[in-house]
This record gives sequence, C-alpha cells and structure tokens, in this order.
Amino acid sequence: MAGKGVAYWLMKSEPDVYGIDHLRQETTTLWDGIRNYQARNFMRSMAIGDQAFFYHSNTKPPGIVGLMEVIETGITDPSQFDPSSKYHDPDTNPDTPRWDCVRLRYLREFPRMLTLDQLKESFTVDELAVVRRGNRLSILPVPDATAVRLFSLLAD
DNA sequence: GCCAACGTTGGC
DNA sequence: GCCAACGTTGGC
Repeated sequence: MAGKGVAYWLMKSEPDVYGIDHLRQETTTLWDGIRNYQARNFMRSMAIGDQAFFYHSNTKPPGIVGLMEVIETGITDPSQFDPSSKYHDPDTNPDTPRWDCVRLRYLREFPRMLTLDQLKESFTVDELAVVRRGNRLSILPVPDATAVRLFSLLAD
C-alpha cells in the first residue's frame, strides 16, 4: 500500500433494517452483526480515514446511495455476547472474541442512487464484485480506479 | 480430507 | 417464491 491514499470499500445493508437515513440521523454507527469471516477480515484490514460506499441491498432497486468514513477500527462486536441479540454467538469467548467491527461516520448521501443495473453497465466483476450475480458478501473492497469511476458516475 | 446436506444472502 | 453462489457443518 503506497503512501497515504485511503482505501475504498462497499458495505451493504438492507434499508429497512439500517439505511442511509438511519446513519444520517445517528451520524455514526457501529457496523456490528457481521458473521462472515471474509467480511470480518475485510473490516480488519480497514484503516481510519478509509471511505465506504453505502449500498442498499434487498430493495428495489438496489444500489449505492451514500458515502461513509471509517473512524474507529478493531472494536469487539458486543452483540456476539448478547443472548438476546440475533447476532449472539454461543461459541465465541470473551478472552478471544471471534467477531469485531468498525465504527463509521456519515459523510453524505448522493443526489441519486447508482443502481445495480447501472453498475453492471459500467463494471466487470473484477472491478466491482457486487455486480456478480449471487454475491453474498456484505463487505467488499473497491479498487482505487473503480472508486474514481464511481465518484464520476455519482457526480453526473 | 472429501463431499453431501444445509443455511444465508440477495437479485430476479 | 425461486434459485444462484457460496460458506459451514458433520459424517465418514
């Protein structure tokens, strides 16, 4: 990783559960409840100052709606120890927590959603994995060159 | 270590 | 409601 460039990510959430409107109201949020090792590992490789595209999934149409900034990393996900949480993990252990997460800050909402259909017209699966059919990973890296093109499309 | 069964995500 | 894409689990 060269110099001080920030990395870019794409993070999915269902707007009915937690959408850009919720984040704008709260200003910051803990991105907890991630129970997929690959997604967790992507969060572990995030750095403060990285930016994440907020993607609304499982909605019509799905697409990128806003931008967030990573403001804290390496946070133990408290929901894994909460028996009343749907994210409770009975197999994790307070001495060696299995799940952690990051805190994100609202930056902005884009004037228009960049829909999945539009993304498919502009990107290959190598450039932006979310365009692959059946992709279930809720956190994905976005290559720098792809981020540049995303910002350009979102500014139009 | 293989692999079938199962579960989840999420678009269609 | 269906199903594609995978990750996870467990029997062997």
